[in-house]
Amino acid sequence: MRELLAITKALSDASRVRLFCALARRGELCVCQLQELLELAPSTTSKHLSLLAAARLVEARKEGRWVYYRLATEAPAPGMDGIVEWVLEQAAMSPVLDQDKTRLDAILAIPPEALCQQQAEGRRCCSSAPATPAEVRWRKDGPGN
Amino acid sequence: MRELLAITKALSDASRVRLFCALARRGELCVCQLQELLELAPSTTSKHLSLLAAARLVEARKEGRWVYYRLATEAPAPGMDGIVEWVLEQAAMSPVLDQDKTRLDAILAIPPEALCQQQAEGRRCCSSAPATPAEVRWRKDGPGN
DNA sequence: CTTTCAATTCGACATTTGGCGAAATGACGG
DNA sequence: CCGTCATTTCGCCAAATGTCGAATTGAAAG
Repeated sequence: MRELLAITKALSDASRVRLFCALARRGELCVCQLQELLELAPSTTSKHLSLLAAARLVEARKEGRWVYYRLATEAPAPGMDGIVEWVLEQAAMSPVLDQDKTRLDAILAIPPEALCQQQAEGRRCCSSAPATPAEVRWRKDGPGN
Repeated sequence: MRELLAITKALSDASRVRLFCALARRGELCVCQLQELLELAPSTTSKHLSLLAAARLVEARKEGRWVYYRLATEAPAPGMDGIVEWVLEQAAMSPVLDQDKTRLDAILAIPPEALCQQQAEGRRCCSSAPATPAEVRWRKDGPGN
């Protein structure tokens, strides 16, 4: 019961569902990228991710100063394999989550270092400007590889 | 998204999961029986059931003064057929929900009319007394048929 | 028509939860 | 070692939620 409630509670908030879907679609993302997606304070984003991790829905991987989150490699509880599919299936019909898809493209087009810097300064880098999905050329050392 | 959150919120509370499992296992139950199961105030029980109904997880059927709840006849949202199975699978490993199984036997052994009357008087009829599962002989006119 | 009674709705209250900013953590670069 | 910087933890506040008892609803019985 504890595990079941941890999972349902984790998925009973819009922000956390958005995080979960983003990770389900893009595989692995940095906290700063997820924070930019939600347009929430870093501390809030972090708390949401902790809740998802506590429910064993996602896992964290630390690399230098950055932390990457991805979907848990094994089901959060026995018999719950299908959970990713049905959340994504519902997500497919949601305007909010659909927007997130293109929004994430915009965020991923920015070199994460620049993203963090912009966040440190004025906040909010790509509020709703779709921007060119562009080629991803930040495959050097910053978050993203 | 709205539907998804309605469903996950509905299943993110222990009392509501217990209600859901009871209905999944016994098919159709009267509010007074469910109230006795949870050992909560009638108003609280009713509110929980409304939330489950709003998420389209359960349906109500009115018969005279009594209201019966059962699992929704169709999936609460497209692509969510498996939800009953995985909640029950988790439930199978929960001490609380396992207790509820035998507790429900005790409650069903009481003629619902007597149950309501006892609730109106002193409260709480079969707190934790398992009682003999007994034959169900109240198949006359009260709730239960 | 009035009473009775299961269920629901309403109003109040305590707890939980989502949100933020500030401070702490911990890794890297000088 | 010391500063920088991404992330987390810690207080704090506002909003949402679970719970109850009291009042309301609506169907059956007198």
